[in-house]
This record gives sequence, structure tokens and C-alpha cells, in this order.
Amino acid sequence: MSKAQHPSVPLRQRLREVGIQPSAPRLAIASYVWNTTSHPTAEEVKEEVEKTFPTVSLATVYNTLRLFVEKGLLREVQDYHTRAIRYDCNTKPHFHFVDSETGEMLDLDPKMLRISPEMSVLGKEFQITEIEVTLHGRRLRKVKNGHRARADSESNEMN
Amino acid sequence: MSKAQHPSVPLRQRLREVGIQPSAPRLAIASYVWNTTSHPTAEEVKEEVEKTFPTVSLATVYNTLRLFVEKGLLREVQDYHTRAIRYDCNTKPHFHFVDSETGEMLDLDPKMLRISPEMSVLGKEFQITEIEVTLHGRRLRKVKNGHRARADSESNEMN
DNA sequence: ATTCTTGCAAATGATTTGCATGTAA
DNA sequence: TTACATGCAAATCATTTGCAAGAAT
Repeated sequence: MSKAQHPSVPLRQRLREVGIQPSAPRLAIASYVWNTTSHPTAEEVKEEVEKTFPTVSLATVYNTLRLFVEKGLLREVQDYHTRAIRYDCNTKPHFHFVDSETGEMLDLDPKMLRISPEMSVLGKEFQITEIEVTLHGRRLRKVKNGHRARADSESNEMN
Repeated sequence: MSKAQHPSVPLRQRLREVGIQPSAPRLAIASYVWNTTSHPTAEEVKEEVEKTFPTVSLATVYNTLRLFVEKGLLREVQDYHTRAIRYDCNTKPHFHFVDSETGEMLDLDPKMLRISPEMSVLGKEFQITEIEVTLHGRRLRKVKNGHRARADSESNEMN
């Protein structure tokens, strides 16, 4: 499982840069969110942060995540199945793939999809500020020849 | 935008075809939903249906709409801003445009967007069953007052 | 008579808010 | 000391469910 992108760039500084006081609970939340590719829900963030910070409240987690979103550090994504908000630390343009079986959400490299709005038509009628794309389906698990297939989807290959 | 596909095919029959008893409240709901392009929420459906059917309850509206979705007559779309479910009578493949100012959701002809998954890569890893695309932005050329299409074209018999 | 349908109210699940208290600048 | 941060409980919002009563078959 790939770890922190910037162990060198302190979270403290990233928060300060956008005017957020780097309190201990906030750092704990930030640290988890920026080190996972799993698009966690607030509930999931709480469960994880609780391990090192047992007193953290769900309200604080929600409020903190919302604050991060407002400051542009995080993005919200709707979980279509549970109707919950998921938080995405990847703020670069990208698309999503949702596994219909597990509900898992993966990032897709934008190069995997070529989207060309027919600007001759669309551009006259609409000014587009964001393109949101989610593919749904099943992840095919390749079985290397001769190896027993473990269905344990533990590896996030993206990032 | 295109209206109900089959003004000639009575709603009664469409419901019966999928095994739904065409009761009066259900016909009223169906009649509204299939004659608007506004992607209404359950609350909006209720407000409209109430006009001709004052006793209808919100629960029945929700349950009926869910039933229609289960039978494949309707599609659910998430309203990103209000977090509510919107109902889309257009079951053919298409994309959506959401006006950031008004929150209005419009159907986009699939021809307005060219999407080409890089199947050489994607197809090995993912089996895609659905492509969900929503563009966000502003509508430049406003058409007439596009609040709600008249839902009264219920020439389809009721009662 | 048995099986659906409906409306109401209560339950649920996700998220937000009010408030009293604690902490930091 | 004045402003923020936190936890708790209560409030909200959208949606679902339990149930009793009525209608359809």
C-alpha cells in the first residue's frame, strides 16, 4: 500500500497555507485522508482517526473535512449506493471507477478516457467548468498463470 | 427536448407490461414524470401530483418512484447540490448538464460528447457496464423559461 | 378470502448546528 | 481576553418502513 506522497512537506504547513489552524485532531484527520486512495466517508475517517485519537467526535470529523473541502484541499464525491459523501485527496482532474460488487471507488487516470465535447455545438450553448465522469462495472482480477487467485483486493495500483 | 415517447401507448398499459397495477395515484405520478424533462425530486413530484390528487402521500410517491426504477421505467440521478434523488424518464443513454447557477439539470444528446475509453488498457482491467457523465457550468443561451415542462399532457387516460 | 395499495407516523442514516467548555494566541 | 476548536446532544433533510385500514382480484 503506497504511503504518503510528501512525508517531507509537513501537513502543518499545508494547513497553515490555506489559513487552517493545524490542531491535533485536524492533523490526524489530514494525515489519514492524504495517505489513502480509498475515498473514505466521514465515518471511515473517524474510525481510523479514533485509533490514535480516541476522543475525536464525528461532528468534528465532518466539520474538519468540510473545512478542507472549502479550502480546496479535498474534493467531495457522492457515493451513489450509500448516498454518503466520500472524500478524495486527489485534486487533480481525474475520473472514477466504481466496482458494482464491492462499492470500491478507484481513481482513473484521465488518459484512460478520451472525452471530446463537440464544442462547435456545446460551446455555443454551455460554458463548461467541470466534467464529472464515473464508470461503473466490475474489476477484472487477472490470475497470473499457475497462481491461486486470492480475491483479496488489497492492492491499490493507482498512485 | 423530446417529450414522452409514446403518447399513444397508454400509461396503463406500460405499467401493466412490467407488472405494476395501474392504480390512480400511480397513474398520476407516472403521467407527471413522463411528461417533464425537469428531472424532478420526489418532493416536486408530490407537489405537482397533489394538485389533481390531494390525498397522495409523500411515502407513496417515494415508493412508487422506486417501484418504477426497479422495473426499469425510470432512472435515478443524484442531485449533487441538494443530495436528493432526481428521477429521469429518459432511459436511453445520455449525459447530463447541470447549471451551477440554477441547479437545473438538462439532458445532453450523447452525440454532443465523444467518449472513447482506451479499451486496450481499460478493458483488460475493468468490465464497464455504465458510463455516467455530468457536465457542470453555465448555460449561455437561455431558452424560454425552462422551469417545468407542462405536465398536463395527460391525454393518457386516468381514472 | 387473500393479496395489493395507501396514508400516516415513526424509524433510519447522513450530515449539520447550538451550545457550553476548553485551548491558543 | 478575545477568538477559535472541540465534543456532545439535538436538529435537519431525504428516504424508508411498520402498520392498520381500505380496495382490488
